[in-house]
Amino acid sequence: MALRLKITSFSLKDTLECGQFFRYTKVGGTYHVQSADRVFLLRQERETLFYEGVEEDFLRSFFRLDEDIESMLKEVDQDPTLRQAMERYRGMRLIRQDPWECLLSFLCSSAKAIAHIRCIIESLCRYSGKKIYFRNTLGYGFPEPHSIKNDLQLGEVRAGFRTAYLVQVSQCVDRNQLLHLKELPYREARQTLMGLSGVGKKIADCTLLYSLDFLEAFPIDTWMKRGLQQVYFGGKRVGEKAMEEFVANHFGPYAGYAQLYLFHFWRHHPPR
DNA sequence: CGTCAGGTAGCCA
DNA sequence: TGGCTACCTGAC
Repeated sequence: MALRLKITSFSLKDTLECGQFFRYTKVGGTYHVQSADRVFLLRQERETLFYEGVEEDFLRSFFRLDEDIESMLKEVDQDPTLRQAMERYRGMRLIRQDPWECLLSFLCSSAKAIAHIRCIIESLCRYSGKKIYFRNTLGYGFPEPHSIKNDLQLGEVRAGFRTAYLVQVSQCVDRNQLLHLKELPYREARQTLMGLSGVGKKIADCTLLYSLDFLEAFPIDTWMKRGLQQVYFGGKRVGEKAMEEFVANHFGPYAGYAQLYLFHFWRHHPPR
């Protein structure tokens, strides 16, 4: 890989592997990454990112390199648990994913372990995505809405009850509509996504945070629920509403970054 | 074999 | 709002 980029405060490993993104495989020290219809290679050595098959501008946007992450993290680092997580995974960044791929990926995620989510997404791409040749390997693009036609066709994907969600969402969403959500206030964008079949708060927030630049979105899944309850509520059961209010007040406009770090942290160091 | 996994929809108090 | 359950599938 001849092309390189100097990056300070960046961890490729944590950024790709923290669960916000699914389409990568690690071969030796190199990550084979697929996003929308791109296939490219990445490798990091200290503060240098080596890359191939993709332009620098794309990487700047994808990894949000022009964003001053240090100063955003300062906003939330009064919190001791969060500070610990940020030290442990320094350089982990939010990825700005393709909105369509992001929405459908998380639509596949309900009640599944990460390994199997990746499995489903991979077969979805293999089955309905276009072939992309890169060097001497074959990759797949993420299928466009019109390529995802019906349950029957998706049988191979083995997505279970999620199949109906994939089909219905594919029939009533187009890419421009998704991008348009960026113009709306957070609450409205979230409500709009939640109008889609199979999309509740969690998946809506994942889509808003990981692909549509809503940094105040804070996806709450079972890990987060457990962690928040344990650390901030003394282990007592908390209502959904109380938890959401706490999160908004406590973590503020960059709550999404806090979520990224806390989720990764609690996955590896489960509370309780 | 039973249970459970990064959720959601539908139904009920 | 809060609490419950079924839902496909694959892995322990």
